[in-house]
Amino acid sequence: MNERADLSQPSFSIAAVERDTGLPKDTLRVWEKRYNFPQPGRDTFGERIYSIDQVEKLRVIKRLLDGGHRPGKIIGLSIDELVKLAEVSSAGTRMNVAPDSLDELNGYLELIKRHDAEEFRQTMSRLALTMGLRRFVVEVVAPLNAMVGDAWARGYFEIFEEHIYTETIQVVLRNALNTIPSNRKGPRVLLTTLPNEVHGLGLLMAECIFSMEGAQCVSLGTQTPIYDIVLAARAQNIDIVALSFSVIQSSPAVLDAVSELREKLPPMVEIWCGGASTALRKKPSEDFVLLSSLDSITESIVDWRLRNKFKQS
Amino acid sequence: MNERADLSQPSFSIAAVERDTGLPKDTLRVWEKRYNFPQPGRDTFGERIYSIDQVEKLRVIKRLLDGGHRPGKIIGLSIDELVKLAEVSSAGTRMNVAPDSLDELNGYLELIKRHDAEEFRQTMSRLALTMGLRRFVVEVVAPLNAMVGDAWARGYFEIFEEHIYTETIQVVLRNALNTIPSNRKGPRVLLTTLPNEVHGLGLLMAECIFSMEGAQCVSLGTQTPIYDIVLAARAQNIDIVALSFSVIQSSPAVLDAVSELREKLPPMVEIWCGGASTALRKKPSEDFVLLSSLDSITESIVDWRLRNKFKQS
DNA sequence: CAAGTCAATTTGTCTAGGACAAACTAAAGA
DNA sequence: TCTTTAGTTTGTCCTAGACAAATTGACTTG
Repeated sequence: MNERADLSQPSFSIAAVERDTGLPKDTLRVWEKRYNFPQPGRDTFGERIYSIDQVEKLRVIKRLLDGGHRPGKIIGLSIDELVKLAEVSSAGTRMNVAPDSLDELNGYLELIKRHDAEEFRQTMSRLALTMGLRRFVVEVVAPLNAMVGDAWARGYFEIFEEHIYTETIQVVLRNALNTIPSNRKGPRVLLTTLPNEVHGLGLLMAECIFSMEGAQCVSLGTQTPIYDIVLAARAQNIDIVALSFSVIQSSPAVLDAVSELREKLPPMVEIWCGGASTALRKKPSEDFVLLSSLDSITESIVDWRLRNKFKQS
Repeated sequence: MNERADLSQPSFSIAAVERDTGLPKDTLRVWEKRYNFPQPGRDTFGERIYSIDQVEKLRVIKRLLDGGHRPGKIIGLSIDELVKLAEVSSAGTRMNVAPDSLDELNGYLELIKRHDAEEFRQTMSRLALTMGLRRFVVEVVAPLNAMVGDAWARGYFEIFEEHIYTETIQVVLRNALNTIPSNRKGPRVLLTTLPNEVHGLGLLMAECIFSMEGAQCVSLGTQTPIYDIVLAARAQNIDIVALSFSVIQSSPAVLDAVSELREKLPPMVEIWCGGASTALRKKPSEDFVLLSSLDSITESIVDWRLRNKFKQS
């Protein structure tokens, strides 16, 4: 609890670093031995104290790790080299955005950077209305998410700016969702994330698309244990379980969890997985339907309707 | 990742138990030595495997711990005794609800238990409209929260049912918030929780009350690092930082964190703390204003207005 | 009788070093 | 070019011990 006891020389306990970076204590200790980084100082009781620089470097490293890099290869690099690497790695994510709209998107981020939260909110609301919710989600929110993640990893965005972004988008999307009339005919879709996944924005985006395709959405929010997903699917008479994965996850853990879920779920219930995670894309699997982009939700729903005509009561 | 490999005999790794109960691995290991509970089995590799019963008992214990009980005193009790204790301890929370409305509230919970999520949502929306948002929040949502927490600790609610509850209330409250016109005159309030606190419903309830009192709310969502609260307060020109605490927190950690925040924040910016946490109520502190109930938000705002007339631009 | 002080006890979290399976890489073979 | 195999990397678990911070309870004082 004693991190940043002093603004001029903030320092972090190992627990604080775990909280702020997502790297478990055990990992931090073993890195120290193996790679000689981070080398924290010690307080009077012999306990590790990490500097703000170390924490920031760890954050960038964590992000690169999530993107598929390996610790041994990158941990020795300087912070500048890491940041450069992060830019290169993330370039792929933005590829599907037309270069001219990139300027526009950057303009929106500038609103946050200028701390004009109210203006940002209004701009987003207006866009959602003028573009239509679908295009807004696919062409604005999705790329903005990636850009915000980058900006944060590069130290251009503070955490609180990311929070304001997330909160604002959430308000706009939920507001839009409210305007979509519910429908008693479409497939019943359960939306959630697995227990390690805390990011809920992807889920909300998916819910928007699903709802517009006439699905009946039941959202459980984030972090539902596998067993509870099974229970919920039964209780809510669900046709499709939709899971969202951010970059954060290690491949095998994700695939394991999904196949475990597949095992416990009745065969009639389909599992659809989407999100930025690279793990999903490694091997095609029989266990689930891969939603490679937000657009593919639409296609998959059309497909589902064809396969399940009899259900359209 | 391998918890519950089999539905008939689910078992949990130590990491899974940490995730599901909130008790750190270190604590689990040291309890095993000190109190002989839990005594997990071992797999082929000598690693601990916890049974579902152990996990459920741990969950109830965690809840009692949060309520102020001490591990040494309760860890030896049977699950039934623990549950009884939980009922007694939580009785206080519900005291401020008239006995006849208790039946009504229980009726709402039954809707969830019957898995009639849609009906529950509509009932809540209707209540919010007919009672008015303020009374709805204070007289329905607040006690329901406590009851859901209890029901879960006692094993009457599954996790997914709690998720559905939380998600539904969130939708209703956010929807209601949208209808409140924003106001350029009231105090600027920053709402968030400290990094260990994941519960966001309390925050949303507070935001409803604040907004209805004409405050200008900026929500950062949950888990904002102290330093970022300071940055955000400066960037957003904030008058009041409002923090929400659920039961989960240990006393000194909370008070420490708040006084740290007090130190770093400009003196003009006030800190208001609310929530179920017992820690806040221990000692009166100069560092923050205690919001002992949702109602006291209103009083505190009136008070603030008197003290800051010049600001009412 | 309330309030403060001090010692004893309880409790969580840190330390150290070691182990090992699972994940990944790269070289050899089909 | 694809699969198999051996080698390396990496995260997470293990034991055992230490100790500060938090709490309790007995004692003293106003």
